[in-house]
Amino acid sequence: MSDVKTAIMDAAERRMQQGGFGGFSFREIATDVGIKSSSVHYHFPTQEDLAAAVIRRWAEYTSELIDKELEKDPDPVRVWTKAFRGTAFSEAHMCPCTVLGAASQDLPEQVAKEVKGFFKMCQDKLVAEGLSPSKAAEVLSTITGALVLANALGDTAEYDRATRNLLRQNAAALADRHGPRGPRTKRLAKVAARD
Amino acid sequence: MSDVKTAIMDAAERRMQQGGFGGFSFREIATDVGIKSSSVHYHFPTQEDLAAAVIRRWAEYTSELIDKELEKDPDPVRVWTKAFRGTAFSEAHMCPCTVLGAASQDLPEQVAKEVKGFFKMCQDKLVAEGLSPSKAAEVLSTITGALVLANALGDTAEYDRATRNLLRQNAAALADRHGPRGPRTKRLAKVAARD
DNA sequence: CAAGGACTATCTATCAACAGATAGTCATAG
DNA sequence: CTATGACTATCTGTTGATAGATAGTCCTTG
Repeated sequence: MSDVKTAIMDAAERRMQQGGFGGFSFREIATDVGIKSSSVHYHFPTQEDLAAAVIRRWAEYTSELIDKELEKDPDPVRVWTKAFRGTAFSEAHMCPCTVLGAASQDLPEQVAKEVKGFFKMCQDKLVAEGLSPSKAAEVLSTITGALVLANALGDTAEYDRATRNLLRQNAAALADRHGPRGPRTKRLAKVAARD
Repeated sequence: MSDVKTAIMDAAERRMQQGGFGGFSFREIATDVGIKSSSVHYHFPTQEDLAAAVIRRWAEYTSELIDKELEKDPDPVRVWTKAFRGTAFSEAHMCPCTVLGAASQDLPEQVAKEVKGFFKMCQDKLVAEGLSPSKAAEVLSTITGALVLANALGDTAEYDRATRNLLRQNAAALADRHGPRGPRTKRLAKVAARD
């Protein structure tokens, strides 16, 4: 991939994180990159193509990051919570898939499909990592909603507040599974594991 | 409030639920209502005014709905989960504050302020109803994220999947508080109440 | 009671800015 | 020589916003 093409996607990603699909124009992207708007059209014929490419790249990057982190820490809940935390504390504060997912009904077909693919990927991975479908949906909803909340309130600390319980419950469940210490914690583990 | 003004806000709300702040134009609203775009400007001078008014109305309506439902069911987690569920299963599927909150950084000042006010109101109410700040943030994040997830996946059932655990844990905690049956459930109640 | 003025709500017409997209041109590198 | 990647120029459509005209309503005042 050429440098310019990458730069275009970087600029589009940044603007999509802030304003969604309608939050960027070819002219703005062109200015960001330092080229003309028609040159953006050369690399990505339509806005739909560009947005879809950005979302797909984000999904791929996320998937790879999670795999990498799972090698260091085997607990999926901790890994996913930390990964989304990285987004919350990044300069742009938001996951573009979340911004677009919230306005999903107004998206061109290809873009909506990619966004759907992102969340499907997240959920499938969580299930493959041992969570029940409903626990996976719960974890994904909580970290996604925490991003929205922190963004709307303009307070990154809200992300940590919202995910504190998730991590604590999970820690309790893990402590039990890996080092049973009686019925008190066993009960908790059962709740968390069942789904 | 005049019928026309209400009709304008209704139309704007519907479109904002689908496409956010950039997802509607004065001309579209005018067509929806059956008037001219300049007449929309008469009632709401700028797009910012209109969007802010819609969000404020949504926040007030939500607050009133919650109060009403709490009279029938004293459990805040159940009430809030059910209220947002109503949105997920409504025709538009989304809460406009969530759509705008996700793209909060691209919003005019007044609109961003109203969106922030909505989430602040939700959190304050949950705390006033007995939840700890972090439990409130967790519940709000989960139901907000569940809306986004269900919307992006185009599957309302995802909302129920994502909130199943929330309700079950809560039920266990409540059963314990209101009818103690030994140390096994007491432990859970403590976890849920603490935060 | 009637005349005058102010207010409300809608209209027509128009503006400048900006959008996405296309056609055709030009330079350069393999 | 040709394929690539960027350019210039331009089209068509839409946008938010404003100005000014018009008609209806309502209150006040003589």
